[in-house]
Amino acid sequence: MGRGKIEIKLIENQTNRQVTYSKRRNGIFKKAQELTVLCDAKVSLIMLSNTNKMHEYISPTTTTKSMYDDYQKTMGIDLWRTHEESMKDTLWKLKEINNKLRREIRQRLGHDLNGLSFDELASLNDEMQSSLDAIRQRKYHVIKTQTETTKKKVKNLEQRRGNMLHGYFDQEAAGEDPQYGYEDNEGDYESALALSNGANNLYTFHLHHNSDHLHHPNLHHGGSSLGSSITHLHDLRLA
Amino acid sequence: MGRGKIEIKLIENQTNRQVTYSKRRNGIFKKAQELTVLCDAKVSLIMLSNTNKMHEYISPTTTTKSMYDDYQKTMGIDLWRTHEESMKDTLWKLKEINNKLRREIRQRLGHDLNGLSFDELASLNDEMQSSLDAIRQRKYHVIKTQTETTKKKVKNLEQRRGNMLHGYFDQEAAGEDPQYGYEDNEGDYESALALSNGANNLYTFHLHHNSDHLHHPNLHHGGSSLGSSITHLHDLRLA
DNA sequence: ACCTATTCATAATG
DNA sequence: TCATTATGAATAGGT
Repeated sequence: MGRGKIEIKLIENQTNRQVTYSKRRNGIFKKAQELTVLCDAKVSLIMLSNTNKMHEYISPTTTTKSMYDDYQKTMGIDLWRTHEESMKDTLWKLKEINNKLRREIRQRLGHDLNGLSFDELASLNDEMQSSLDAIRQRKYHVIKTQTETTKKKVKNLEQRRGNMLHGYFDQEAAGEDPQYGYEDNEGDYESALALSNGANNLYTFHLHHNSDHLHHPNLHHGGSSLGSSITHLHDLRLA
Repeated sequence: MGRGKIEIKLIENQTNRQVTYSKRRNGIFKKAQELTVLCDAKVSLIMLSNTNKMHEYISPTTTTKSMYDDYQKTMGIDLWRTHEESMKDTLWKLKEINNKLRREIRQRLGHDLNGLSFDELASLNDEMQSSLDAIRQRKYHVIKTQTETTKKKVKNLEQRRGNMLHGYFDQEAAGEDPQYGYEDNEGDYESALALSNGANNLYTFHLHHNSDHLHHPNLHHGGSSLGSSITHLHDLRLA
């Protein structure tokens, strides 16, 4: 089709080759388009010229990605389909783990206890009791350390003030402010503790519906789950 | 090019459409092949018929995967790269959430308390105390219910036995087994509780190194995390 | 599946 | 790169 028959072999002349490429490329595209319309087919056509220019045709009823996904599905089990699948699996497992962790926390908050047997409840009880002891101990340690640090600071400041007074007003300093002197305040942290107990809501937990925006394409799972959050770990769930 | 001109619109007749698809498909394949030879081009051509049959042409000098990889590289940063990337992001977020949930649990177990301020410790303490109350209450409820159920069953059996004795040995039954009669055992669950406290390890938590087999390709994160598991939720981490 | 009249793509040329 | 046109390839419809 043309002024003469041509042999199907590489066109040596660079220019002719380029021209032929252009013409025939458009011809193929046109035919691809006609095919999609006439036969309700889907075509994905990618062409790369010898000058590394790329052109593509894709049927309007689909996308290149979709075509390629179909291709992979059809043409063998995998390629890197497997990779994506295993990623989905991992994702799904992580979601399940998350739910279980949340359930565990909820139980530690005293909710959702209905599913637990007496023995389980008793163990949980014991364990929480000893955990509570550890936390209480730590709390006392912190306030004690803090109190002692404050006391030291005060003592230090007092000493410096005393030195100043001593240096500048040798006589007058003698009878001043005995309450800033050394004094055993060992019990202080108890009252500090009482004050701060219930003073803040850092550990307030909120209950939410799990809106579950993250769907697994194959395995759907119903049910809602509740999440808990510490203020400094705001909203652990995915939005 | 045929016995008559045809309009480019869907061929309604199913058979004709199928025939035309076949003919034109081969025509396009032939032209694709000619193009690769004449112009030293690379072509990837995937076609999906109306009836979901797939056919492809690929230039002998390349592969379909390679063509689509090139396509992606050329046609912008992404395509379904975005899909994979967003999946990775999601995966990464889920991992972080997991770690935070585990940290929360560890703190509720009395570990890893060093990062918490006194106020946080105090709140945690309070909260756990009230959770513990709830659990204890539930525990008592369970054992109480259980005890009462048992008692009712015993009573029921006794009654039936009594009826039997009454029916068959009218006289002899009179002085038998007074300890199975009505009797207030309200305190029983206290001792049952004492017995079962510490009797099992259902709520024993184990500490593990997070072997972290799940890697994020781009964002690596160091550090190990500890996991806790309830026996009926064995090994929440990914292996 | 084959045939063939006809249409269409395109090689060569300007 | 664009337009023209002679040529032959592709194919619609019929068998």
